[in-house]
Amino acid sequence: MPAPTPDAGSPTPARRTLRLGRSVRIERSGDFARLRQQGQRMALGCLIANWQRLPDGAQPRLGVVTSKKIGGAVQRNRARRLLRETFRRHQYDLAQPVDIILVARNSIAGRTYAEVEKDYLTTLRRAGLLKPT
RNA sequence: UUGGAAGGGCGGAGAAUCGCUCCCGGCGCAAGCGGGGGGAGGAAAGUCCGAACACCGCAGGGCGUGAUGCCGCGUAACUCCGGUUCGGCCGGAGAUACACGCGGGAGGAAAGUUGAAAGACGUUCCGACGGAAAGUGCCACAGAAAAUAAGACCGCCGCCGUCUGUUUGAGGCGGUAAGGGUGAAAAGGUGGUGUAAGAGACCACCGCGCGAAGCGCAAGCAACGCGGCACGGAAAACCCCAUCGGGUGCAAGGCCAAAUAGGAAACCGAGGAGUUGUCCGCUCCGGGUUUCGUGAAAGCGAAACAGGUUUCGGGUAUCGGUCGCUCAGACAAAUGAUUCUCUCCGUUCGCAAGAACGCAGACAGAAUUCGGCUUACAGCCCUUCCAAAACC
RNA sequence: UGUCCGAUGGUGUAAUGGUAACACAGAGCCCUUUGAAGGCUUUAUUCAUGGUUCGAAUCCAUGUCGGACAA
Repeated sequence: MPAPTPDAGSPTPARRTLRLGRSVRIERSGDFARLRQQGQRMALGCLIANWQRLPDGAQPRLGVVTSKKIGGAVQRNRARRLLRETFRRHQYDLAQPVDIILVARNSIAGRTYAEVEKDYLTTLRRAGLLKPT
């Protein structure tokens, strides 16, 4: 498997599942507005990230924005699923719990999972949100 | 076999790991955990039509406005009835299509055949197709004239009459729509008789109009008879006639258990509000002040006469019967990610077997439901027809 | 998801069914010592395809693209 497994190399005491349930989603319009206006922002490659750090022990949450500029419903669904998948795979690699919003850009059309994952990890590393390995 | 046209169909399969969403059991105070099952399309799209369904203090009338307009047949969700093993089950019936599909008939176009021509005939394609003898308006430019059977520019003909040797010619008065020219269109066509020249003035054929035996369920076709010809085009101009339509669309002037509450009381006051184009009519009781009180989310609407599947039968194929199964459903919105195997297709290499490469590679993602139309689409399959080549 | 609008040169707008007009901009030429201003010329398959009509930017149908509103 070319994509590094989150558990690989870092033995965790308890086996943590890679679930991504409904409680992990940011659903309120107010949360979106707060993160977009007050959160930190970084654009790289095919995505834009807005985030706010949360206190330790909190549940990290994810919101995804795919505008009509990306394309039709097929392209937007694909972009949202890829971004959610990258967050799900790496949700335990975060150094600190955050509320994060990932905005897809036009260049995400046609990208594979590996390319999107690379952009996501680079963004997190530059933002200092990734655990040191 | 190859190519083309028309019509119809399909739109990869299997598996592993990690996930998402819905339903049903189990455990748990709860968060949740674990088990079983379901989970995008032929167009889900565009929103171009129609319908269901729901609501709007009722839908009744007038005016306005919109849609539709040849004939026949067929068809959905839906509604109703009966039975019931109560299952969203079985059987039957009805309706709406001025959505649409199929077939036919007027009409039009193209090339062809025939004919001296007008026209006729069959083929192919199109075919939004009531009324232009109810009314109003329009038909640019060109042309003499563009719609009261009008119109005399060039012509043709007759008469008068001037000049002159005579005719021609100039001029005047009349007749004439055969010819020229303009135009999309010039007021029946062709041929003849006739005439000063002409003219349906008369005749033959054709066309046209009216009637009509007969044929056809019907639209309609039409032998035959009558009429000398009347009715230019356009209603996808206004309009007239007939039929239909109340409005709003699940993001609804929709519903919503329990708790809270929607409200209750008093006074003032004589009209107010609604009916969503407007008026009449109709319906409701409202409005202001004071006092107590006066949140939002979630949920319902909303998922099944469909569909897929096992097996049987015939068929080239689409298909038909039968058995058992219940089978997408959210609301910042599930149906995904990665990997392996097989198969289809394409390219390259190879005599071939086969190998390598190409992300199973096109258009595209359900949002109340149903039917239709239109648009997009890699590749493949089936039927029919046409053309070419080879073989018998 | 539903409802509703619009499309004319590069831009902004006009146009009874009858030669697509105006302004600005662009290019070229004239004028001028040069420039500005001015003058002349040029720049359009009226979103596409069909249909009605003698004739379509206009009327009708379908599609394409763009936009607005409703939580």
